[in-house]
Amino acid sequence: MSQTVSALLQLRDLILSGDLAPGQRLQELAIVDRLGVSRTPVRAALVQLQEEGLVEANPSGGYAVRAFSEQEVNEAIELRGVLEGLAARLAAEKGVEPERLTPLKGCLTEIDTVIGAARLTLADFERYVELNERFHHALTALADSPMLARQIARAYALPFASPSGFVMVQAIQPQAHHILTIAQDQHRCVVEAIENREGARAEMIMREHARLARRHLELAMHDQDALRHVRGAALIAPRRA
Amino acid sequence: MSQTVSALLQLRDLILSGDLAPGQRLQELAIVDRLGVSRTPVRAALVQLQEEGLVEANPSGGYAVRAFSEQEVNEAIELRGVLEGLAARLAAEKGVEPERLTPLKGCLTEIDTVIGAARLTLADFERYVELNERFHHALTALADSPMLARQIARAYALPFASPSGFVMVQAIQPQAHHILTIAQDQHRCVVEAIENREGARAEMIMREHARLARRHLELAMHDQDALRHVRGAALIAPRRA
DNA sequence: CTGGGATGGATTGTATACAATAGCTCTGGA
DNA sequence: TCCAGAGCTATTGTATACAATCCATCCCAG
Repeated sequence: MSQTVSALLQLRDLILSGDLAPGQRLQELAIVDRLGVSRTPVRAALVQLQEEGLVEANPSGGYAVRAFSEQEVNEAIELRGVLEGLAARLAAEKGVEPERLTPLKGCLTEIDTVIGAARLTLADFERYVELNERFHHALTALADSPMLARQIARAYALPFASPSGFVMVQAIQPQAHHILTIAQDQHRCVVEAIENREGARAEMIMREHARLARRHLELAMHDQDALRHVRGAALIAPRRA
Repeated sequence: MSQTVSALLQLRDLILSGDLAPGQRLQELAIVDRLGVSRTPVRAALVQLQEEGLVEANPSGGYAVRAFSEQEVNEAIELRGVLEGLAARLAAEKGVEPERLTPLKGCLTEIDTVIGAARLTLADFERYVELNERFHHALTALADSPMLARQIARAYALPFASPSGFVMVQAIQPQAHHILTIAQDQHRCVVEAIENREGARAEMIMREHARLARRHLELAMHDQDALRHVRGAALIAPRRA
């Protein structure tokens, strides 16, 4: 693995974990000391993080950790929903061979098994997150559009905008089962819509699916404990009281 | 202006003008000779161009100019329409103060004047492009979402996906007046929709508006002469006969 | 004659030295 | 006491030297 990639991964992790606070200036030499690579790959990583949106360039040079308002998080989620909606619609409109839907249906079955349990363990939630991400990636791939896939991947770069961003919040909240059941039904419906070439329906379902995450955000903003389970939550500015 | 920015602008220009052919490997030292800046800013510029999508990284190191299939261009335009549609919908749903619509209406009036002429000169088309871009930027700004604005700016980075990408094609085609009239009507309708807080309508108009560009692409792909007026057309792979 | 491996050149990846600049502090004057 | 300016320091921007790696060519063996 190259030093640049190493620096990128480590820096991203430091930012998302909250070790580097929002607004904090990122001094190159300090990062060099911390990561043990030279300035060149650190700078390269910073440029990429800026593109990802986790870091912003100071007009007079240097970078700072980006802070996100609650509204921006909402917009990021809405944007993700719109892009996934586009992918679902494109897939439905052009039609996909039945065998390409098999892996998606496999995800559905496995998720059924996970959320079928009477009481969900933390491991169950982690398994759900894994399956959920597999489902969303497979869905994106159905559109056969590398350009769109890339744009969606960019949206996922903000972890609180990604499909599983707020799932772990539910692990400590009573409505958990409820919400996962609803999400899973949307998964099932969107596959059906694509199968039947119902483009507009597929698009709307994915948009609504993303709005589940907005509801989670709303719940989590009232619950500091829940927010701790959300990767990157440290970047979200707390509500003004 | 920094060396990095200078390198970025020059390289982007070389790629879009076709001086660097699609698929061509970009050797850093060759670029250094050509641009007169050292490798460091050249490398920084290449990373940014990769994010813009004009250049792709070779798995074993180095970069090459990206080539686009006609289908990818279509997808890029569709994507732009979806994003602008989202911006228009958000603006309509939250409502915008009447005075913020004034600059947009100003654009409408000016465009009316330009396309009102019996016969359009090349200067008229250039003026149209300028006003059209002003209109689209102002519309994007109405959504009050820097996150979305940035995503739309990224879509515009591929010039053939930007709102004025194919306008100049019309300068040498007979349907010109026709198409500009239609586009301008869509401009007018979307402002009206936002004014009336008709979110769904505003969104659909912007999507359809983008599809005008897809039609232009279709026309231009048959006409090498027309393609020469499209910035970045050199990156579009010609149709297989 | 063909295939595989080794060697050399070309090219990218990394580190670091140097230059430029921005921001801060300290001093002097009003 | 407060403001302005100059100088210094800390930090980023740039160039370049060095290391690693990849690719191509050539030679030798089967």
